[in-house]
Amino acid sequence: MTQKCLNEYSYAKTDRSKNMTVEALPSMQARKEEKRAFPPFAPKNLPPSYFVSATYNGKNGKALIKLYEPTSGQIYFWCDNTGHKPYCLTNLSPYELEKINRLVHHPGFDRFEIVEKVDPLLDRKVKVTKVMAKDPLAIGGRATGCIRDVIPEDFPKVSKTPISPEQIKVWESRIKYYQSYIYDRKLWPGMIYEVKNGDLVPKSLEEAEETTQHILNVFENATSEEQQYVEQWARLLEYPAPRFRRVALDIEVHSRIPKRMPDSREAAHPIVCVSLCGSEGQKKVLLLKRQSVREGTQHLPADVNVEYFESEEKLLMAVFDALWSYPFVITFNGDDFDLRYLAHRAQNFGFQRSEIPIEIGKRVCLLKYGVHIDLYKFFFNRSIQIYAFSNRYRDVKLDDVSEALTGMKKIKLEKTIGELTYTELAKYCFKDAEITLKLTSFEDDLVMKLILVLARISSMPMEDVSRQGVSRWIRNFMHREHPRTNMLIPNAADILATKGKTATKAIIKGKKYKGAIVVEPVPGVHFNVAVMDFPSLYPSIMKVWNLGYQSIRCLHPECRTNSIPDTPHWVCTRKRALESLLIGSLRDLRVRWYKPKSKDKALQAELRNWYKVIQGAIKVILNASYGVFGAESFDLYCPPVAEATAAIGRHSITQIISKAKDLSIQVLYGDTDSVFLKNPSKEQIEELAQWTEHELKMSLDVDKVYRYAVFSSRKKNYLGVLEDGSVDVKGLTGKKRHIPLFIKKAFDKMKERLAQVKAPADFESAKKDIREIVRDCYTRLKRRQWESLSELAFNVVLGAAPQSYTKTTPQHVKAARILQEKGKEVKAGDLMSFVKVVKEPHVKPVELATKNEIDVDKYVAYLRSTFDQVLDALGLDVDEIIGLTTLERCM
DNA sequence: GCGGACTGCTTACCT
DNA sequence: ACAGGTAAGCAGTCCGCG
Repeated sequence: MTQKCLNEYSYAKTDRSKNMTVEALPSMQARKEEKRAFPPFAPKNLPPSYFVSATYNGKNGKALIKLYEPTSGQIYFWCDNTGHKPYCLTNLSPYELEKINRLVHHPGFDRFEIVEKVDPLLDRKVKVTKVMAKDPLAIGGRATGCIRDVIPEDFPKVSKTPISPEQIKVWESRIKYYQSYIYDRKLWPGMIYEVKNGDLVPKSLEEAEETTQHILNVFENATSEEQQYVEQWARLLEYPAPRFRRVALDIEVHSRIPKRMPDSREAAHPIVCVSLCGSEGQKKVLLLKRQSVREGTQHLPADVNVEYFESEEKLLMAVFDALWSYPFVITFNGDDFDLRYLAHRAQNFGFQRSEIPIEIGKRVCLLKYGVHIDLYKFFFNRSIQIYAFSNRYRDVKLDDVSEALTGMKKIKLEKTIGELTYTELAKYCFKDAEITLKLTSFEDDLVMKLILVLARISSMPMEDVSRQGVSRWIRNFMHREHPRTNMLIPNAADILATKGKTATKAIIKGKKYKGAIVVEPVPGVHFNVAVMDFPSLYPSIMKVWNLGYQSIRCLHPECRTNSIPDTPHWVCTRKRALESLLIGSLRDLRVRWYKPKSKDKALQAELRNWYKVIQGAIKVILNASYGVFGAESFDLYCPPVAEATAAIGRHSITQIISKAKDLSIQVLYGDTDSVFLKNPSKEQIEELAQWTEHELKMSLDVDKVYRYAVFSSRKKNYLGVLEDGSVDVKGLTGKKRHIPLFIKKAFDKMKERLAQVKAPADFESAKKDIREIVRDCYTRLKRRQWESLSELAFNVVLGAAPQSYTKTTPQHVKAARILQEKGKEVKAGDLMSFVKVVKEPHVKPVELATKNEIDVDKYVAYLRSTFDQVLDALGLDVDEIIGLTTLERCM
């Protein structure tokens, strides 16, 4: 694509009758030639474009789809032309509904229609009334008097026969309008469409279709029902991704009260700098001219274009030009800060609504033209953090995330924004925009592709999928399948009422049901340990056992004998559950196609990378697919499904362990879906795998082989050295991120030493070295020889605001309160760094402490317990190691 | 008044 | 706003102790 300058596109907007005009802007000349109409409706025929977003267009009362045309890098709007209307469904007849005055006289009411649907909880056809409305807010959304509330409220009053509100059902009244539009029209967000003669039609790509058919061949043994789902997923995942033309934006505000984040709803302080960093190399810094600010001596990269503005209004206009023209705008916390501030600031200046390219929501800020991705929301997502980026970043701050993922660091400021020279400010601000863009471009646009793939899987607009959690993604692809198969989307309360609660007792107080099994480890050092596990155990169980809210405790008497071990539940034998099919096919696709392809060296790097993105996205979904059924907030919440899944998991691993014993393989340890086998032969492994395949209908693979593993008697605590010398540390205190660096360093030294051990005989000299490491750490503590106090700091996250700890006052809260007294702002989520001191209350924030007040003995005790977890198994005694030193010192 | 046994709270981890 | 299970350290409580 050709280089595009920031202001290439504009829109025909109404000029404001202010003292300044749009023409006054220097970049206006370029824009005059090519003005785009706003709204940018798609022409009668539009070349292939990506469905990136959907919304409701209040102006014409229609669903609006945003299409991204990658060749021109522009967004086109397409409005529904099929007459689709917002609606809800109810079990009352039109005759009965006619009696409800507040319904039929509702200004938004349109008409009734009788439709036949399948009620998934009754498993039979039912006749329901579709109540259609002129706009989505009439169905629900307004505080009072909306259709979905009026029906159960008023009908009992007008009914001749007594009826309670509980007997009156309303379905699908809480589905967002554009989502039900997507489901009903069978549209696929993230996929490619054309506009032909004004109609939106899917674009078929030969290559992707061929691969889809090829994948289907891999699944030739699956049932035809399963194949349908495999095909649907494969097509969604095989279609290519476009290049995303985008700009990252960052603003700086000058407030007289430094330290404090300016309030983006008041927008009381001037915006002094805005940086824009585009994907095609555009680099721009917009600075506000202010009195007594010096130019400065810093220099920016030569390709950065710096522009000065006489007034903030002109600066805002220039920024808005970019927001009217870029199809994708990337921010870090733009929902709460940058875009919100820009919009409110413009309002304060008297800009008209139509001049502001930002739609201000309660929690989000969207764009009228393009798609706004707020990376803070995306990286904050726990599933993304843990499963897509394997916990590589800890704090969800621009600096932390970018350093961990891209190696780029923010510029450290020694002064406040107000004290910076123009060039210092520009350099600082531009760096943030550059980093923000980099977060979407590293590893071949990984993040953009991930969002696209998740949009396809979940049938959601890119804005929504990047902001919402995994349970919404899962809910939406499950919801999607209901209208597709003419089923009603059930209400959460009805699922709970018909399927009931759980029956097992959890080990942990306050939990709803019993979870997984953890096998008591065999303490000691073991050589040649094979770890076998079930790949995606819970999704496999859901597939093999046909689990879903519909199939669990179904109504058919003959299914009652098909019981689930260790529970009073049974599962349907007559009909496959949606969830079983959806999750099962997705799991199989990942295991049998995407995982191997993502490692296949025969593929081109680019394609292999695409497969990596896909298998990563599927992994995130699969990891949560069982848990959601046990989460009250999930719309298809069904505790017996979650309970049954866990119960079958326990049953499966228990059977494996007993089979291993039959084959005289010693099981050293196991957790949920894995067994650690001591020195098994190839034949033994093979037999166990075959038995599992045959008896449990699930695969059991060798996940890894440890040269040796070290177990203490604690569960979820071990250390294993792989054949290549890399070390797995699980659960040991030495790897926990809150412990002082001083102790962690010694632990890492020990880890390195253990990696060198190849055979049992090597342990003698390793043990000697480890004694030395521990002893050295101990004497340095005793002699107060540390590099800096921060090495001794414990780093603990404040889970809540300091005031809300009422039951106990943990040490990190004590430290937080000390800081608060000093006038420092401390919020939930902040990381507290504190050291242990002799005097009450025994803790001090690290920045306030001095060397001599450190309580060395507390640190020695910590050192002791940290090392004990490993040394215990090696036959070393920490007390003895430390004791020796004391003796030596006496001599 | 003080220390040990106990429970509960909190965080960080494992699957 | 995916789940339950485990470890560790500390805070707070109860009880015995001439």
